[in-house]
Amino acid sequence: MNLEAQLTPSIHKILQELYGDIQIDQVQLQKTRKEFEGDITLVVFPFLKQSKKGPEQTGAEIGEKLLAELNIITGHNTVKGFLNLTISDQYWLSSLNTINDNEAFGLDRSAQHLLMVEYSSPNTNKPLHLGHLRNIFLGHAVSRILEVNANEVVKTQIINDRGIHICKSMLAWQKFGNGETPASSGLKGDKLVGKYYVEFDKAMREESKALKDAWSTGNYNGADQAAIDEFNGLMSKLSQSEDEKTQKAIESKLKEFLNNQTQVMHDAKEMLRKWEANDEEVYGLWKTMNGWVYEGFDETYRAMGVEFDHLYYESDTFITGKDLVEKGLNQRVFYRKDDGSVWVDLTNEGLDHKLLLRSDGTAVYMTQDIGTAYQRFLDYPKLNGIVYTVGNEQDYHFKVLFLILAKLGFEWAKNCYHLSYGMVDLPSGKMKSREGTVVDADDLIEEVVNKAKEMTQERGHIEGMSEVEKEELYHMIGLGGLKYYLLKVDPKKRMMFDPAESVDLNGNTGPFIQYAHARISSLLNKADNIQSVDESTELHESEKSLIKLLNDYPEVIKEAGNSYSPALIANYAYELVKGYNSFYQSVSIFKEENTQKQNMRLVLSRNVGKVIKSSMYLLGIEVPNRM
RNA sequence: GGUUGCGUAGCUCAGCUGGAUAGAGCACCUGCCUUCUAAGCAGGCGGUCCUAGGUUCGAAUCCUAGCGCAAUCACCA
Repeated sequence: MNLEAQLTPSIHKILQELYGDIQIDQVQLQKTRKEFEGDITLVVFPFLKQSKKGPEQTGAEIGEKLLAELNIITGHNTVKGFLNLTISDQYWLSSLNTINDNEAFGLDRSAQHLLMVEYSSPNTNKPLHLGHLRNIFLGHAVSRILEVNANEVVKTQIINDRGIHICKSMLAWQKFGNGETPASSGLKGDKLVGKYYVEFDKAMREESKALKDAWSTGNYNGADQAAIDEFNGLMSKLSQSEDEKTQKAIESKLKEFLNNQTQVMHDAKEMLRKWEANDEEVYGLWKTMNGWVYEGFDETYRAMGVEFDHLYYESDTFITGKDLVEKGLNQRVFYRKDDGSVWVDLTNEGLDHKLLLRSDGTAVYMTQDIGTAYQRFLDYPKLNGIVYTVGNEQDYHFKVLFLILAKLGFEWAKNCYHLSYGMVDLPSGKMKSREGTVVDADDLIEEVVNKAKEMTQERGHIEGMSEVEKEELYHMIGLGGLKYYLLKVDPKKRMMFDPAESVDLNGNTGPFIQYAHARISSLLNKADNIQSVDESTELHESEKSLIKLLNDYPEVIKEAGNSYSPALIANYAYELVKGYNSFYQSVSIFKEENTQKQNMRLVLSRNVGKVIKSSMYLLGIEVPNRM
C-alpha cells in the first residue's frame, strides 16, 4: 500500500477529532514539491470553514496533532495553506527492504481475467511500415501491461488476407511477374508482393488516363451507354464546379469511376469472384502469394521482438459474419432494402444507418469484424473482453461495431475496447504511398540498428565482447530506442516522427535508460554480499527521493493498465533514471567508509536496476548489462 | 455541413480525478572525466498554457462560445 493510502484514514480520523464532520474525500494528499521541505502534503483549504482560522494557523494546528499522534511523521511546516509533512527515514528504509524482498515488485500476475489483445492486423498486399510499428509496439506493450495487472492475455491479430486488394497483387504478378519468387529474386516475400501491388496501381493509372483522354475526345470504343453518360455527367459537373472543395470531390469520384472502367480492374474483380467460387488456380496462387507475405512478416516480427498466440484470418471469419447478419435479420435487429442490401439503423443511438451486406450479398469490413469477434468468444469461452489496437481513423467503425454486437445480444460486447491511437506524421507531413514517403519497417529497423552500432563503437565500452554479443547489443539499443521513441508519447495523440530524433541516444530516450541499467549491472558485478538495509541508516536527499520513486511503481503500473498507456511507464522509467543518475553522481559507493551506507546504496542500485528492467520489459524493450 | 479528437517554450512532448512560482528532452550558452561506464551530472536562456466568457477560496485542467488543425460521415478497408 502506498503512503497516501496508508495515511489517509488516520488523518481523516484526527481531522474529525479536531473539527467534527469532515468527509474522507476532503483529505487531499499530494507529493511535496521539491522546493519545499517535507515528503507529503495535506491541502488545508477544505478545512478552513470548520477551523475558523487562517490557512497558516490551521495547517500548524493540524501538523502539531499529526506529529503527536502518528509516529511515522517526524516534522511539519505550513506554506500558504499547504501542510508539508516529513516522514521518518526509517519508514523509507523499511519500504526499500520490502521492495528488495519482492522480485516481482509491482507486478500482479494472478491472471484473474482472460483478455484478448489484437494488434498489427496487416493487409497481405504490402509490407509493414512506420504506422504499423506504432500499432505493434503499442499492442505488444499493452498486452504485457495487462498481464501484470492480473490478466491472462491472448495476443492476436486479424489478417486481412482476402478481398480485392489481394487480387490486385495477384493479377499484376500473373501479368508482369514472369514467375518471380522470393527465392529467385532474393526479395523478401512481403516486399515482392507489395511490388506487384504497386505494379497493378501503375497499370491501372495508365489505363485510366488513356481512357479519360479517349473519352474526352469522343472516342468511346464500344463502351456501354450508361458509363458514357456518367462520364460526361461528371465531366460537365467538374467544369461547372466553383469552389475547390467540390471540385476535389468530383475529381476523386471521376477517378474512382475511371479506375472501375479499366480492364485490369475488371480482371481483378473477376479474380475475386473466382476466389470466392473456390477456383482452383486462383486459390492456389492466393495461397502461394500469401505464404510469401507471411514469411516476410514473420521475419519482421522476429526483428521487432514481438509475438502472437493466435492468428485469425478474415478468409475464415467472413462467412460467420454473414451468418450472423442473416440471424440479426431474422431477429429484426437489421433490415433489408429493396435492392437486397442489409442495413442496421443506429439513428436511435445518434448515429446513422450502416451497411452490413452488399446488394450482391458479399461481405463488407463490418461483416467480417462481427464474425471475427463472435469466433473469438467461441474459441475462448472464458474470454472477458477484447482490446482492439487500431488507429483513431476507425473510431466510428468501432463505435458501430460494438453497438451492433450489443444489438445482436452478445453480453460481452460491453467488454470490447477500441485502443485508439493517433497517426504518425513525418516532418514532411503525412505518409503517402503515392508520393513514396512511406517509411518501411524493415528499412527503419536496419537504420536504427546501424546507428546504434556506429555510436556504440564510438563509445568503446565493448572490448572483449564476442561478435555475436556485439550484434545483439546493437540490435537491443537500436530497437530499444525506436520502441521507446514511439511509446513515450500518449497513444491517443497524433505524433511526429523525426528520423533524426528517433536514433538519438541522449536525453529522454531508450538508450539513456538502457545505459543506466548497464551502469548498475557493472556496479553490482563489483559488489559482493549485499545484505538487507539497516533501517537506522542515515539517508541522503537523493537517496530518499529515489526510494520514493521506487514506491510509486505499483501505482504507475495500475494506471498504465487502466488507461492502456505504455507512455506512463516510459515517463516513469525516465524519471527514475534521472533520479538515479543524479544519485550516482552525487554520492560514491565503493569509496563510502560507512558500510551500512554502502550496503544501502547497493540495495538501492539493485532495486532501481530491477525496476528499470521490469518497466522496460513492459514496453517490450530489453536492457543490456554492458553498453 | 454533422460528429469526434487535438491546440502548453524555437522544435518534440509531460502535466493523474481542479491546488503552491506550469515541467522535461532537443537546440543554444557555462562549468564537471588521474574517483564506481561523461550514452552522464550541475547550471543558464526560453511561456498570452489558441482566444473570450463562466464555475471556484483556487483553472493548463471543469463548462459555454469562437478560431485553427486533423480524422470521420462510402455497396473502401
